[in-house]
Amino acid sequence: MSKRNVVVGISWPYSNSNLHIGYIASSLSGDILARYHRMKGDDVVMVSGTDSHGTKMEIRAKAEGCSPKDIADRYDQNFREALKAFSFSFDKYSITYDKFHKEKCKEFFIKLFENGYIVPRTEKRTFCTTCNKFVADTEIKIVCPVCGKETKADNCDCGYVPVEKDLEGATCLICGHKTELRENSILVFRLSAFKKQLKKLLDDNKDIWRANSVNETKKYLDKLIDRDFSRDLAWGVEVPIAGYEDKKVWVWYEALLGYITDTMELGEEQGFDWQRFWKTNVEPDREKIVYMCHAKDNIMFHSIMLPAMLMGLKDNFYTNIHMVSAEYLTMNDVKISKSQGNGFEALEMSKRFDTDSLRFHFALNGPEKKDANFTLDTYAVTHNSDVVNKFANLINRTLKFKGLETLPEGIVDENVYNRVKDIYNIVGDCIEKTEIKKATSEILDLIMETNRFFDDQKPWAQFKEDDKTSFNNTIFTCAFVLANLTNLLEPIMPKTTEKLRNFLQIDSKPTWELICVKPNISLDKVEPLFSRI
RNA sequence: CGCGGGGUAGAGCAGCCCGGAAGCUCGUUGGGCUCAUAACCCAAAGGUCGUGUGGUUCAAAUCCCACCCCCGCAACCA
Repeated sequence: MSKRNVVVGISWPYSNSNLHIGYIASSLSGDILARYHRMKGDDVVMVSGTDSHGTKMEIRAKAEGCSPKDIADRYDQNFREALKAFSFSFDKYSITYDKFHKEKCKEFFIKLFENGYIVPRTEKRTFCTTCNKFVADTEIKIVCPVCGKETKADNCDCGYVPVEKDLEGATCLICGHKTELRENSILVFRLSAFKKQLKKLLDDNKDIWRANSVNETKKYLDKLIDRDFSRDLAWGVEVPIAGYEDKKVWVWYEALLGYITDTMELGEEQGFDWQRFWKTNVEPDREKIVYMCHAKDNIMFHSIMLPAMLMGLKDNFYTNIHMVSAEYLTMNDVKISKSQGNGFEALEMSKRFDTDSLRFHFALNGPEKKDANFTLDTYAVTHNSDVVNKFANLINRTLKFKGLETLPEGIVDENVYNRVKDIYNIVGDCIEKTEIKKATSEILDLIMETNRFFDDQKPWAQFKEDDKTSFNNTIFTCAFVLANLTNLLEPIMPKTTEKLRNFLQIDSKPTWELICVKPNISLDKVEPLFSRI
């Protein structure tokens, strides 16, 4: 198969709290896709970064008496450590206050303005006369006209979403004084202009998108409205249009373009043309894939906003985004003890448990099509039963067979051989359809089948009966499966497969194709890979 | 009547698009094995598939309708 140009974009975590294990669960599919495509020989860029701007950052900085950047840096460090601990194989992980990113975002903004897709408009906005500035809905409180309770103005717990007239006479949360509605100059992105193109995009892709993406996108397409791309903030990417110098761009505008700016910067660093991955007219004969991995609350931004922005640039951008939208990882047990701080921060989890085994758990039990509840008990079951008892035990009973010092030479069982040969396509198809859960389950099936094969052959009896040939064939066949598991499991459990490759003295890089195992290698390095919890 | 995802043995899930004898893992019970981290293998028990004495059909977990519950969205939180 010919090489493909693959972008894996993972949603940008927001820098106002430590990275949560749920982020790992919903983003893992991205790392699996990237690793798989690299093994297939495709050119891959896997990108993301820390989303560091926005209203919340300013509010927090004020509350904590530091700069928004201080807060961003604090969490950015946490994100990087956690993502590294979980073996996320980013080609580029940046941060949105980075100069390169800001400059490119401004260039794109000007382009959209020149193309007539960003236009000036005047609208009434909440103005605090005491603070002397326009304030965001989340910075003011109102009395909800539906339930009668006091609430922040962006939305009420009762479900009501306030409209403009409800904001009349709202109270500023910063200074406590009344606000008023004032005319404000804003810059609007004409999202509604892309309705037809976005509908076609959905039509073209609805068979491979997950159901939640398709339906959620449909909902917005029916009534697309233009969006305010400017914000009255001090912290962010400056609006590069004359007359709007005191404003910043909407965080989503620039965070979404981060996928592009990351690729551009990576291209400069590594000396390749970033357009290979994003432009239809560059390497047009190569298939392109752009995966966007995120949780369900992010759907419309990736399926509508980003493609619309790329279309608006009118520069041959590839917009056939492959939506990989996860549901939510919930933690019922955790909500109870949240006030005491819970142990479900990603970095903390990485220190308490084996990260490969957690990756395996999320690949098998993650929120792929519906919310998944995470508890330590259910994780312990996956770890002890699937990872240790089934997989690690297969390694040990094969490679640490009593008295075995070197791997005997034998003939691989024909049925096992064919099964292993076929499973590459089966698992590969699942991964390319972003059915990670099914892919993982297929691999687990192979492991269980191999344990069954082992039992059926009874190598302990073959060994005693001095049926050396049969014994050698049995062990060699199982070792052959293990060797191929170092490939098949590489996208899911990269640290473990590296250790197993080491045991089997496999020197070549992992590839998505059948490999053989070397006979007569020493087995004295083999040791247990996991401990039970 | 706002929109979307979900509700399947004690637990966690698959099956639903495209209707055709309810599957998988864990747990439980019984048996086997002794290579392996008390791991592995075989077998059994366990479900009116959220509710409906609702519709379509020869046939419904699957299609249609009504209702209930959990989660998300609802465009200035990101």
